[in-house]
Amino acid sequence: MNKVLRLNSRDKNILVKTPIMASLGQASLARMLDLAAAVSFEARDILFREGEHADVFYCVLSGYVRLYRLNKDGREADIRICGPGDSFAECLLYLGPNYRYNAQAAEGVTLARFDLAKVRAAAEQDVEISRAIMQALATHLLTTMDCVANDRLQTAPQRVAHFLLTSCPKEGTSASIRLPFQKSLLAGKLGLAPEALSRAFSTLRRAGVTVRGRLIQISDINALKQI
Amino acid sequence: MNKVLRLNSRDKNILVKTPIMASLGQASLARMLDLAAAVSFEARDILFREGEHADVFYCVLSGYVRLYRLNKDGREADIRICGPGDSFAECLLYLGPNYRYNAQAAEGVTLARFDLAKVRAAAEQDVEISRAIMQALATHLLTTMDCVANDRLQTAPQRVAHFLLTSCPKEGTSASIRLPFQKSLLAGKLGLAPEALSRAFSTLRRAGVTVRGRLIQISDINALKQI
DNA sequence: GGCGCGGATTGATTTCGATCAAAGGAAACC
DNA sequence: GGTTTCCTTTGATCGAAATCAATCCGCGCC
Repeated sequence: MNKVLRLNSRDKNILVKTPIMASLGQASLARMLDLAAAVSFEARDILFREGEHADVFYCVLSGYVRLYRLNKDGREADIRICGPGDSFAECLLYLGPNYRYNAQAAEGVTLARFDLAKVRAAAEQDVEISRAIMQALATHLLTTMDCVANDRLQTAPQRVAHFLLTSCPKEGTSASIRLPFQKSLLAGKLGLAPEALSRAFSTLRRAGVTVRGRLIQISDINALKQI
Repeated sequence: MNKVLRLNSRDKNILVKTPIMASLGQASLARMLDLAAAVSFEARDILFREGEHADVFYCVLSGYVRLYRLNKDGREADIRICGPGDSFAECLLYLGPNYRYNAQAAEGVTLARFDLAKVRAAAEQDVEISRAIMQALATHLLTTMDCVANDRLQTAPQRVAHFLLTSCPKEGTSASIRLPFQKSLLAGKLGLAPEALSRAFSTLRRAGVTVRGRLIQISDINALKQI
């Protein structure tokens, strides 16, 4: 970790728009902002490891964080990729004392850091905060259930198509997307090896998907939906 | 659905011990019990379908409920198997108006049914209820994240071994377990086809696992942990 | 604008689990 | 208790993705 600071006004602006904060009124928002500290990590830094005692949770301001597990051979599997606005480890507000997965900066990141105990106390007194946390938890739960279902039901090209469709504008027949992160990270997010992602992209070429670095052109959105 | 009734005293006793209720004090408990209705379903009955408007959530009193998704070919994948004490669809207390997956009775089940709007109102006024729901959500979230990690990291025999280890007493070197449900349901829960579960069991034979119907003998718990 | 590095792609092979098909066995029903 | 039905197991084959290895190329750096 690099430094711990009070949030600057740019960070505050980002934080205020995150799902966990956006629903808060004036007073609750101020209370939460008061508890937030800005921290930053370099690419590949480990934020915390599975089993460590958990004191804080985070909300991403910029960059991406990888949440992952290890099997006993040391192989890694991503559980979630958190980008700007995503919070993680907030579920520990109401559970056991230890982190349940590893967190690593996938690139340089800035985060808002919250003390679990202090937020717990704030939530006790402030129903709005409590409700915002619940909403975040409920959203994460559904997202994670989606993830299980997708892993179990969809092939690699289907997962990629689904990702592309959720990250391009709804209207129009064509679209172009700039991936917000490395393909290897996307592969992990989709539960694929990088090679499998690459092959999935080339399968999707016949459905009108063109890839050039991080730039992805979709010529026919409806065709993608048929995959 | 068969019938809707006030809970009888046996059902109440079960409900009171479920994770979502166990932490409640006298008053909160009474409030929740007052909102609960007993319902029962026959094996294979559909409780609700993905996309339907959601008015209620459930807590299992007896039997097992399958939460699952369909892909567009009609293939099914289980997301979660809910047994006695498990609640499901409570995440909709704080989210969109529709169910996000299908729910089916895997066998004859009895459930406590809760009106979402009424519980929402009760949670507004009662921090204890609100906290109990949060705990349930947080627990489900972690469980589901575990599920993603296991799917992505573990082979079929490893998943089965893991299941056996979590459902047998911690102490001792040997154990015997009676599966609480059909093997096909276990297969779905572990994200496997029934044939794959069967083969996983026969792989585990060399690790001292003997299967006879629903009865499973584990001769060496430590050997299982090495799988 | 060229150089070099790390991520990305492509190919070959292997492995794991799904699927299809058929036989064996357990449990429910009469 | 016997019969019937559905579940489970076993075998054979297929397919998808992981893995290993080598090349390619985009990107950051100088």
